[in-house]
Order: sequence, then C-alpha cells, then structure tokens
Amino acid sequence: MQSETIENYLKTIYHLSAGNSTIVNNKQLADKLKVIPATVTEAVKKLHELKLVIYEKSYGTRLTSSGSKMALNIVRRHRIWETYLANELGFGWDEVHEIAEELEHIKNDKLIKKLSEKLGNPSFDPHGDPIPDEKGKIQKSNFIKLSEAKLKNSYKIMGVTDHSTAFLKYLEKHQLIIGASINIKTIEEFDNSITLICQKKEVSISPKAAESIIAETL
Amino acid sequence: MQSETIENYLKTIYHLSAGNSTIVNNKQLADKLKVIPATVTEAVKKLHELKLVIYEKSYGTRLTSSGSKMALNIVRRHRIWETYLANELGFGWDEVHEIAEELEHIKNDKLIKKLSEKLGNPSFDPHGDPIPDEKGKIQKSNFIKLSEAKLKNSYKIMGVTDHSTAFLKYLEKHQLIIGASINIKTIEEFDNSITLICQKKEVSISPKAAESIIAETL
DNA sequence: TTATTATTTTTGGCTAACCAAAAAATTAAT
DNA sequence: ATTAATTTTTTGGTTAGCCAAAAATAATAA
Ligand SMILES: [Mn+2]
Ligand SMILES: [Mn+2]
Ligand SMILES: [Mn+2]
Ligand SMILES: [Mn+2]
Repeated sequence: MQSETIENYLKTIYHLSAGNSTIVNNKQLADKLKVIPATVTEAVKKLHELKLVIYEKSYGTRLTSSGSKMALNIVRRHRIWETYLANELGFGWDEVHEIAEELEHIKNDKLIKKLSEKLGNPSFDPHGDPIPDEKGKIQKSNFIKLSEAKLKNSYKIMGVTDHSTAFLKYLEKHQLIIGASINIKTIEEFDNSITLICQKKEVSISPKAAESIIAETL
Repeated sequence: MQSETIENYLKTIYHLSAGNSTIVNNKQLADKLKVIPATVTEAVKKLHELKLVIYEKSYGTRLTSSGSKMALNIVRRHRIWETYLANELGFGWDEVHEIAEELEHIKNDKLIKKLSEKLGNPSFDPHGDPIPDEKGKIQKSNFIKLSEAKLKNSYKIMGVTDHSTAFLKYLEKHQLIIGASINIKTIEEFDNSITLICQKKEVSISPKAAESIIAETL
C-alpha cells in the first residue's frame, strides 16, 4: 500500500511537472512539501526503487507511467471530494481544498465512484480544474490564463490556479466567480495590469492575479 | 495533534470498557488492535504520559475524562460517517464500518457538523448504535440483547453489536433488519436457542447470534 | 575563467510504531 | 502450596519519515 507520504510526493511531482512529465527538482518539492531538500533526496530515491518515478542524481525527477497513473488517481479523489464538499455539503470553494487534502488519501474505489455518480460524474471541480476519469483521462478545454487574454475579447471565468483563501475571497468580493462573463477593456502597457468589465462593473486586476485566473474564450 | 494510532487506542479502550470506564487489559487491546502485547505496553505508557488514560502497571488501563472525551468524539465521527455512507450514498450497512474506520480520523469539526445536519442530527447509526452528540452525550435507550428476551414478548430490532459482513449478510437473508418487529415463540431449555416470528415467518437463532442483536421492548 | 551562490547529497541522529525473544509477574490448576 | 499457564514487561532491533550540518555538485556572476 502506498503511504500518505508517497501519495503526497506523487501528487506534488505531478502538479509541478504540469501534467507533461517535465523534470522536477528537489528544491521545488522541498518547498511545496514543507520538508528540507535532504528529505526529498531520500524520498525520490525510494520512489525510484518503487518504479514510481525516474530519479536522476543531481538532475531531477519525473513520473513513470505507473507513478503518473497513481498521481492522476489521487488528483481525481481530491477533486471529486472538493466538488462534493462544495456541491453537496455547502462548503465555500475557499474551504474545500484543505479538507480534500486529507480526504484524498482514503483509498476506496467504490466510495469515489458513488460520490462521482451522485455529482453526475463531473469533469471539473469547483475551482475549474479538470477531474481525471477512472482511467486517468483528463478532459481538454480551450482555457487560457487571463494574463494571456486579448483586448476587447470576451471570456468566461472557469477556474483559478491559486487556491489560497485570501485570493478566493478577493475574487468573490469583485464577483469574479466561476461562470461569470467578462470583457477585457484595457491592458496597461507598462505593467500588464488588466481592466475588465464584469457584471457591468469595472474591475482592475494585477498581472499576478490574472496569472491565476483561468478563462474560456467566448 | 493526536495521531491515528492514538485515536485507535482510545476508541478501542472505550469500546472494551463498555462506556463505563472498566479496566481494560493489554491482551484485549493487543487482540483488537492486531499488535503484540509488548506494543500495547509501550502505547499505554505513552497515553498515560499524555494524561489520556490511567495505566497501572501489570493491572490495566482506563480512560481519564479527557481521554474519554476524545474517544467519544472519535466514536461520533465514526457513526456519523457510517450513517452518511448508508443514508446518503446508498452503501449497505455491512459495508460502512470498514470505510468509516478510515474516515473517522479526519479531524474537521465543521465537516462533521455539516454531515450531521444533512442527516437531521441522528442519534443512532445504521447498526442501531447511539451517536454521541458534540458534547459527548449519548442518548439512552431501553434496548436489550435478544439473548435476554422473554417468551411471548414482542420486540423491535434496533441494532447489532457484531458488525462482521458475514453476520450482517445472515441477518439480511432472514429479513432480520433494523426496525423489524418480532415475537419470541420458543426459547430452548437446553441450548438457549430462540425461535421467533418475523415477517410472518419463523426463524431460529443461535444463542451467539441472539447475543449480537439489540432489540427494543415493545 | 574564476569566484560566488544555489542546489543536492551525505552523514549522523531523532521519534513514532511496530516486532521477537527472554524475563518477570500474575492468575489458575492441581 | 506448588506447579503450570497466561499475561505483562523488558530489552534489543527494525522501518518510515523527518532534521541539521557538512561536503560535493551544479549553476550563475564577475
Ligand atoms: Mn484543491
Ligand atoms: Mn494530501
Ligand atoms: Mn462501526
Ligand atoms: Mn480507525
């Protein structure tokens, strides 16, 4: 049985390699997992032994196909739980991530299946992130980061990549919620801050915020 | 933070001491927790340090009031989850215990509160066991073990104390389900086996089975 | 191309949970 | 009261995960 620790490593490697199995280095992992680099060195060695990653000394780590399969499964559990907590239990989208961080480690296929069914087998979680299916397949979408949006174009907000409570509260205040339609009014030359129209109101957004908002081109 | 291991010890001590803080010995704990007695000795020493139990060498262990409070809370989480799995997700009552064994360790008060609310703050789980409230109070009931039933009397099945899949399957087959009304037809002198009427059908039950069925006097 | 900085690895050590085997204590049987 | 059986404790040892400090590599800047 894979331990909770191993699962957290796999999931983190998956996220850091952006799905496409880019090489991940120890420092990144240490930062995300809140351990020191020495600990990561040990861990990735063991994951290599288990054939869940390929670890090349002093270079980096990437998931094997079986590691990737496992990671996708953890991501699925995490996002199913997030959706469930939000849609069925009435938790706010800023609360679900933390709880799902624990629930994701409960390994019971039937449980996840029942949860998913009850939700109508959703393909996206409350943050707009795709939920891998039982086989690990992820539904593609023509989403972009708002930082890549073009002037005058219209978009629909589909999700966020920063799940911090602070950020989510900020979005809610400006009614920049999932499903909201927006139009890009101006993009500042000198700092790339964006002004957009949302619910008839004008909102100005920093480049950093725009980087964390996922939108669909309309 | 109390570890999963500590929580399992507290819960097991609670169950073995039947709520009323009877002394529990190492052998019993070792058997239930599937570890060797030496491991239990170490563990109860630590629990004593933490002031969660009173451990008297070579004699036994009992919960302190803070240990008891904690145990009640774990039992509450366990039974809320069992009820939720059965009532909201459609799991069979023979499936829920195993899953709840894991879910019970997720410590998030708001989560349990939401689950409980959604269920209408139930006082009994699908096995008929009482669910302690937030303060640890358990609702009393005039339940008896079927092995204590009297001839000609009528009862309503309220729960079971043996949660094994085999036993629950057996009960289901004979329609001895929660809520069923029964009448005691005969009690054999020589082996205490019981014949009862349930759903117009006659069912014969071993003393061992009767010991594990909880019923309410009608 | 050195020198400086950042990252990675090694080494030694720690704690929580476990087990096996032997010794000690308790309980039950004769 | 002895003996035998059971339970408990002690001692020594293991593994998973972690950290701190030092040594080795790799990357960047001068
Ligand atoms: Mn999340
Ligand atoms: Mn996690
Ligand atoms: Mn149970
Ligand atoms: Mn448990």
